[in-house]
Amino acid sequence: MKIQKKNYHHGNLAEAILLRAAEIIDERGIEALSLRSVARDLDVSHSAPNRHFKSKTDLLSALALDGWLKVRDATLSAAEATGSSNPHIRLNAMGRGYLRWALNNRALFRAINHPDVNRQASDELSEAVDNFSDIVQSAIEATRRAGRHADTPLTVLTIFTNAVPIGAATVLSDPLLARLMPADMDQEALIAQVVDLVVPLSNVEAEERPAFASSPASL
Amino acid sequence: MKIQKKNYHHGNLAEAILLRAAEIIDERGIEALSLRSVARDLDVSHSAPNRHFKSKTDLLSALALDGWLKVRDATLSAAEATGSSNPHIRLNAMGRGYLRWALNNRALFRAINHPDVNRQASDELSEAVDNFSDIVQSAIEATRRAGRHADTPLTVLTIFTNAVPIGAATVLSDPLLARLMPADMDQEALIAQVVDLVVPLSNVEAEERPAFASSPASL
DNA sequence: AGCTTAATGTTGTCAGTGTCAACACTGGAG
DNA sequence: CTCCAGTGTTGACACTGACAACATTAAGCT
Repeated sequence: MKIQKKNYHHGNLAEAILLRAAEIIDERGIEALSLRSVARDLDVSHSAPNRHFKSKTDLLSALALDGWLKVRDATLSAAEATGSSNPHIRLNAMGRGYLRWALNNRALFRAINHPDVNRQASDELSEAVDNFSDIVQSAIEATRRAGRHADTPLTVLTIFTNAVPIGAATVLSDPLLARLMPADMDQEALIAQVVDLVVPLSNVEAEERPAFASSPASL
Repeated sequence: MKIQKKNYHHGNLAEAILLRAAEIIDERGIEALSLRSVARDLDVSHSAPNRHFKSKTDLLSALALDGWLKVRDATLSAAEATGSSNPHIRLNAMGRGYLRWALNNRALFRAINHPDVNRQASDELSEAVDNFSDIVQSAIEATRRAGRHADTPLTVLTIFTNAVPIGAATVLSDPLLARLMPADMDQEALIAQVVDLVVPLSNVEAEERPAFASSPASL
């Protein structure tokens, strides 16, 4: 119970701003986010946030950077969690990991897909995207070498493979776009089956397959 | 040549606002769009737009409605242009039509995918989405009856099929997300091959297949 | 200890924006 | 011709992003 009100220094304002911003985006959308309202929520003067984020775009960029780092971790650890070296199993798990992460972290997913942020991306942000891209790209190439759509140009396969989780997360997290599909199913089962259409596991030896269904949703 | 400046009545302001708004979104993004700047561009008082769009969200909703109607037309006419009744050929053409439309009408594509607009969608907007959805949905079901992923639940197949064009358009139209993929190819070839992965035509009799490559980009 | 300095928070201000209300002009229906 | 609904204007208000000048704190240096 924090009784004293006047800590002149907040202590961890930048972090608090990012957290509160993500909450607001979740609850009321990016348009409803204002630096001043965040400042009010945190009992801090109206321009305190400027010390940490020199503009509103800068705050959104920071959220996006955070998002890219976290989605990379979620994707990578999903691959590791399979304990397999089979490219199909690993890429399939990465797809599920991405989708699960996006649906459980909608504000950050919005941030990393916000066109107005991406339009003027900083070098730091671009590097984070490249980093994530490299990981996914090599996983895609590995499945291709192992025979997945081996006759399809790599560029095409890359777009296709990236498009499904991004598009599915977009549709599933948007109340209006949700009208594009029939009544819902269990989210985890949905994720699994959609990803299976992109990275089929039907060719993988049965005993090699991990028991995905029983794995808990990670963050 | 319009010399006299003072038409008190603009004549077609609502239309002009929509057009200019789309231009601004294309050039500088949705965040850079302001009712007042549009008014200035059209040599009209700062609150003239309010007569036609009672809020900024209302303007974006109108753009979105326009977008949904146009993407429906683009998709439908792409299907018709095949002159075929083969479900795979038709759905494949619809996917290409959607993707082509999205890449050629980026402002409207942004509008129909803008989460903050979709969050508070009007009934009119919802109806337009339902209308589009019905068309796509029945096309998807037709391919399923014809054997495409017949063992996959319809919900899963629907999400998958919608996700690819939406995700691909998102990635291809965003300069930062473009880092997710290798150097570019010809856009039309890219569209065709990506869609082919979702709705394969390999099973379709050769003489049935339309000569997609020679069809001009519509709109 | 005391001093210095960078980091962080505050206050005040400015231009730009969305939105509303009150008013003005216009063209068309009756 | 008259009236009036539609459309555009003017003025105002609250809110926002952004900046500059100032205040407070923490942390290091001697």
